[in-house]
Amino acid sequence: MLKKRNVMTIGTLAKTAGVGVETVRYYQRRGLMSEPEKPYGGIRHYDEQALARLHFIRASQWLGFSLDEIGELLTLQDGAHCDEARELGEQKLTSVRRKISRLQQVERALNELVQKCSSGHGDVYCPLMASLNDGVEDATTDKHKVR
Amino acid sequence: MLKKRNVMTIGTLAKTAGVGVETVRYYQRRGLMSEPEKPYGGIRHYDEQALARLHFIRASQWLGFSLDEIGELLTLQDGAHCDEARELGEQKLTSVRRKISRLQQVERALNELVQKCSSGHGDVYCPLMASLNDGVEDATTDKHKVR
DNA sequence: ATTGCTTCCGTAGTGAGGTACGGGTCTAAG
DNA sequence: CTTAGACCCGTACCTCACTACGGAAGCAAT
Ligand SMILES: [Zn+2]
Ligand SMILES: [Zn+2]
Ligand SMILES: [Zn+2]
Ligand SMILES: [Zn+2]
Repeated sequence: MLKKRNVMTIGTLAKTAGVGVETVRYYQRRGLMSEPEKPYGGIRHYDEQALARLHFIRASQWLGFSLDEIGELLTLQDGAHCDEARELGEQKLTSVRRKISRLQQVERALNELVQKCSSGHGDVYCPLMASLNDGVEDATTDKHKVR
Repeated sequence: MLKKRNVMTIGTLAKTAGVGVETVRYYQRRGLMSEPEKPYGGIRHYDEQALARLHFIRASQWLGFSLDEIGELLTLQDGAHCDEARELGEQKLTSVRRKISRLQQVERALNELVQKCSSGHGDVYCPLMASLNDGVEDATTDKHKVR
C-alpha cells in the first residue's frame, strides 16, 4: 500500500488515514491541507507530513474542535504559541463541560418521565405525554430556549 | 395580547410560545401542526390548542427529539399508545447516555492535555500539540471515527 | 384616506461537514 | 493494446431546523 519512502497518492493517503478521498479534497478547499504540486500532466503525491496533518485534524475533531478552530490551531503549530493553544483548549473544555451538564439535565428529566410512565398508571392518562404537553416542568427555567 | 377566548393570530401565537412566525409556518409545512381554515379573504386564527401543540413540540425538542421523532410522538397522543411512547423515551434516554459518556471521555482527554501543557514544559515542545499530532492516545480505540 | 404593521404564500438561502456525480485523463495489469 | 481502476476537477447535493425574501392584500390607528 505505501510506496517507497511513504510517497502516496491521494487515495492511499485517505485510506491510510481512514477518511474518504473527497474529505481530503474538502480539507484542501478549506485550507486545512495544502495541495502538493503536480508533476506536469501527472498525479499528485503525498508524504507522511500530509498523513500527520490528517491525524492532527481528526484528533482535534474528536476533541470537539470545528474545522475553523482547527485552522486556528494549525497556525499555532510552531510550538512557540503554546499559550494560545492552551487557551483554545481551555475554552473547549468549558464548552464540553456545559454540554455535559445540559445533557445530564435532559437525562434526569427523561428518566423521570420514563419511570413515571412505567410504574403502571391506571391506563387513564400517560404522565409522559402529559408532561410533554405541559412543558417538562422539572428540568430548567428557560424551557423554550431549545438551541 | 391574547384576544378574547384565546383567539390569536399567528404572530401572537408565535410570540406567546416564544418562537418565530416562520417557525410556526415551518412546523405546519412539516405536518406537526395543522393550518386552521381561513375565513374568506381573511386571516387565520389560532386557539389554545395550537399553543399546547407548540409547547409539546418545544418540550420534546428540549429532550433531544428530532422533528421527525416528534411527529411520531404526536401520533401516540391519544393516550392509548403509552407503551410505544415510553419505548421512544427509553431509546432517547439511551442515546443521551451515550452522548454523555462520549463527552466525558473527551473531557478527560482535553483536561489532561491542558494540564500537561500548563505544567511548565521547557519551551521545547508543547505536549498538547504533540498529542494532537500523535492522535490523542489515551481516549479511545477507534480514534479516527469522529462522527 | 394614508400610513405602517401584519398576514399570506411560495421559494430560496443558511451553516457544518461532508458526499456524490460526471466527464476527462493517467497508469498498471494482462 | 486494451481495459479496469485510480486520479483530477468543478459543481451539485445532502441533513437539520430554521430564516429570509418578495410581493400582494388585510387591518388598525391617525
Ligand atoms: Zn503568540
Ligand atoms: Zn405512560
Ligand atoms: Zn399501540
Ligand atoms: Zn503547551
